[in-house]
Amino acid sequence: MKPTAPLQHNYHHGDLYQSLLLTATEMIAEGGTESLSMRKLADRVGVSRTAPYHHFKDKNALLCAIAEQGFERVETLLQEVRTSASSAPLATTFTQYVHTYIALAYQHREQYDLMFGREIWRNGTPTNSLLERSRQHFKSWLSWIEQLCQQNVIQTGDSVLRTAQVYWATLHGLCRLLNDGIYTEQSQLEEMANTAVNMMLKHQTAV
Amino acid sequence: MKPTAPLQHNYHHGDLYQSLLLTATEMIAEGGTESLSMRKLADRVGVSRTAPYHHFKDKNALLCAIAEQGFERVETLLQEVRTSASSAPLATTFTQYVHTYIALAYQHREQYDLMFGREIWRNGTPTNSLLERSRQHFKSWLSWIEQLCQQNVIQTGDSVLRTAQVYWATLHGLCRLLNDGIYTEQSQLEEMANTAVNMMLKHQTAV
DNA sequence: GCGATATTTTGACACTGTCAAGATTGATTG
DNA sequence: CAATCAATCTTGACAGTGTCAAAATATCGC
Repeated sequence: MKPTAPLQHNYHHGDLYQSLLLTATEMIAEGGTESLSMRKLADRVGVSRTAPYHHFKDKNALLCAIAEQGFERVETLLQEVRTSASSAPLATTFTQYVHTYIALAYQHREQYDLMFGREIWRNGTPTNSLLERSRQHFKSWLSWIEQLCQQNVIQTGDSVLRTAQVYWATLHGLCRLLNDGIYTEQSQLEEMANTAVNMMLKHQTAV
Repeated sequence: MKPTAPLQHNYHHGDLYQSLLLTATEMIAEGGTESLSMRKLADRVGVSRTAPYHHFKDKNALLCAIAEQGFERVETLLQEVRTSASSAPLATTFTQYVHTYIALAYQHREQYDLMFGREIWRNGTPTNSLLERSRQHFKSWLSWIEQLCQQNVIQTGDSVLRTAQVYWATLHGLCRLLNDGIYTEQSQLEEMANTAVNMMLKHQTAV
């Protein structure tokens, strides 16, 4: 049986799982994935080196759990934007989402890197749980793009799937450039986001 | 004085610098940056652990050198495409470049990751030489986009700079998704590239 | 209280990047 | 040609990493 009462302190440390997840996220936010070592993490939480291995099979598994929380956040954002601003024109809502998405990716850049970086997806192996959640999020995105196409906010001769992929690639590309410190200027961010939106919502410029 | 005759074998090994660069590139192509360790590299070349440190200050310096060669390749590609196909319509040339760029990024994916990855630009520090070459390449790209805008192949209400940045971000985003194994299907590649081009060359679809 | 089970610890191993000091080699100069 | 000097390479060492095996400890069901 899994731990059924995670609130009260159980066993020695008292919900070590959550502690690990939390401080690991902190450490990543501070200095990136590379500055997170299992040993330092254990140290900081106050347990011995190998204690974490009873809650996470791997360092990989730990990273996947953190990435997963990132996907949860983005998914929440998408749902909120989509539902809350139901009165505003769809194009405006879309624009707002793009800006928020990029801002969020920048705000939690290290976690963002983890979500889409090679550390998990190429070197490591994504957890089933992570796989599922990321796929689910892309489905949400796809469904939104589909709606925007149907309502002619997006006009494209290509399939909805390809459009969704390329649009998200654009968004992701911008975030990467920013996060990887290639376009270091954060001041240019807003303008770049707008340019991207203009490129996507063609008919907006054609009116 | 710097070594003046790099062709003939000098000192013990005989052009260890080139040997290191070459086999390091090989090793990266095989298993990524992570599979390249200074010690294994030295082993494979046939020298002792610390021998490479007389030719590259750091592991970082070595990686920068490899990344730099990648930029050389991409720069060459751009120049070639731009000059060789001077008779064809500009839009066609651009489309061709996009496809070739993505194919190249996929073919040398590990090196591509190095060129734009956090390993150098965030964790490490780019060599001055690398900095210069990468900037120079972006200037080439910018100049091309400028030309395409002037000749109305690209129609945008935004500044040329922003357009160049966002367009390249799109390209880069696609490459990342591919290389990071997020859109694993390589078969979708051609279609996605076309969709991206359609998005960029708006007036093509408006005819 | 007892035994089973979950949790944590200690010890160990193979690996990593890289610094310091010494050994070797090649080129240069007298 | 011999001696000097600098470039090049090697060996030894250190702190750090992820993680496995075995031993120690705590908690829970009975």
